[in-house]
Amino acid sequence: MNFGELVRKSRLKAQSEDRKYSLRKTAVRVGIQPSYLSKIEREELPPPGEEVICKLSEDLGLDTDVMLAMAGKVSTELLEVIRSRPELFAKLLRELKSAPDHAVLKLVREVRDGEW
Amino acid sequence: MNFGELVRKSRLKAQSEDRKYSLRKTAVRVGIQPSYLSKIEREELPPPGEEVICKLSEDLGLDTDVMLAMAGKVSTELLEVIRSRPELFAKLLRELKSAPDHAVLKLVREVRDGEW
DNA sequence: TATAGTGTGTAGTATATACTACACATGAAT
DNA sequence: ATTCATGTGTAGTATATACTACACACTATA
Repeated sequence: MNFGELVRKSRLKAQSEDRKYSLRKTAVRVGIQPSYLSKIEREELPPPGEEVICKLSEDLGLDTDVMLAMAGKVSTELLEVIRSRPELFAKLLRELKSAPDHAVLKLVREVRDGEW
Repeated sequence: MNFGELVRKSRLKAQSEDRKYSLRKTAVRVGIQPSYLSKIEREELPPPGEEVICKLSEDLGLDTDVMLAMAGKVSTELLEVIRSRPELFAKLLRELKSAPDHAVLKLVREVRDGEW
């Protein structure tokens, strides 16, 4: 499943229950031209920029980080986190690159329970 | 200290001990025009692309991740890590955003000692 | 049967990114 | 005194990114 397909699929599903999810109305809410959204959904054009992806995924109730990833991007907010302490986070991410999901999740929980 | 200044400072220091670190020779090794490196060092132009930053930081013995960060970038290798599991790493990074260095380092060590 | 709404086709534009090619002036080396 | 190497100035180019504006044909609605 690519970016455009996922947007179309999600939007059509939403549209089947609420007319406000027509391509045109969705495009207007998101702040882009309908023709542009049309082309995005049919992969005639590459995914849009970060801001549009954010609005779109929020509008359709999709995970923004996942949508950005499907578009080949990473949120500038997360980039900022890395750039603020590049050595530290570069090291961590490289270590975690091949760690299984549950191991990473364990860390997330550990940090959440604030042990410092 | 900005990107250009750091490059110049490091290069001049190296040059004082080895003539091969002249602006021209360094530029040739890195594969760019001397005039371009000159402009980068004097911040007349913004930092170069990732590939040039990598070659440059290796040539000058600087940390690539730090150099990329100073250039407002993050290595595509690390981006790939995040994009491969966006929900997971987004969560982790947001949790760690305001964690102190030693707490993050503790995690790095923990992971390095492979506990999964 | 108007008209309102739907998705799509065509033909662009604006801005940023990442550089190149070559000439020039100054100082160091031979 | 000449050549050689140094850093810099000028004037561009190529490519990618992120869209807009408007017209068209078809479908559903009133």
